[in-house]
Amino acid sequence: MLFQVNFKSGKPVYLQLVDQIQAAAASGALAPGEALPSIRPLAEELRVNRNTVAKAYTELESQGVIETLPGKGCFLKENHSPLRKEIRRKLLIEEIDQAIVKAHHLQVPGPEFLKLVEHRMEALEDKRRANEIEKEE
Amino acid sequence: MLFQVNFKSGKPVYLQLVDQIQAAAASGALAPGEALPSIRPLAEELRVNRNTVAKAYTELESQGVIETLPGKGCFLKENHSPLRKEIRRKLLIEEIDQAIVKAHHLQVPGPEFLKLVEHRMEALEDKRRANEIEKEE
DNA sequence: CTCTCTGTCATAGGACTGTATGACAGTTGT
DNA sequence: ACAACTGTCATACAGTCCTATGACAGAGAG
Repeated sequence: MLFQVNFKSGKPVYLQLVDQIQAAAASGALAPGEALPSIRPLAEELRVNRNTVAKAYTELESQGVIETLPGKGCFLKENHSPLRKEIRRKLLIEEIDQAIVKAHHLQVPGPEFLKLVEHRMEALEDKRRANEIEKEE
Repeated sequence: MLFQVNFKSGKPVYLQLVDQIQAAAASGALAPGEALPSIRPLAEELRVNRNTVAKAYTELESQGVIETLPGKGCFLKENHSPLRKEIRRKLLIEEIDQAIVKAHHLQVPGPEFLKLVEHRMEALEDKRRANEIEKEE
């Protein structure tokens, strides 16, 4: 498992970790029941404070993604699989609702909003592909 | 023109004002060239500091929504109408992109994302209607 | 000019947030 | 029991954000 953080991104380091671990859990790169890297070694490897990693793990536990046994370590929740989809939905719905509320405030009609969403999905997908190609060079 | 702020909402007061004025401008409740309430009286009416209103106006000016003439007052930009739609798009796209990026991080496939968006639009619309009815009682 | 209106800037207080340090408690293997 | 590992908590420091206060400068009416 390889994580990495970016200090200059403006986004808090502990949240970067949360995102990456969420993604790893969602994609199956981390198996249910599997142990996560323990706090101190991971912190050292990332050149980050122990408590920064600890905060990320705390956040993940409150989200029900991992389970932490003091003295033993942190593990991906066993029965995480059936909940996984629901958790992703919940996280995503928060973002989606924000966008819809904004559209309402700006008096953008529903159909136009939907069209805009589809348009941006294509645009971002193209951008992502361009980045992939760039990486290969 | 009636604005109102909520101190307990967690959202900064000056941003609440920005949203409300953006909405008023987008809906045409504020006509192009029309003067906005001047800072001090509005601040007094809202029981808010002068500089809080000033900060909202500064933000709106940097977004190109209003024009401020020191010593005279603040006005909705004259040639704002043709740009209005573009500005709304830009503001909305920021929110939409965040949601799409989140979906990608959570490995939610495009079609499912779109379905979720449609579902939430209905849900929020229902909620809005319920609030309307509640208000009428 | 003077008075009063307009917005602006410098500054500071208070709250919150992200990170860092040290001492602590539970678990495991020797 | 001891040592080496695990996560946890209290605390503190720094930076940022929002708001507040006071002094300032331009515009227009008298």
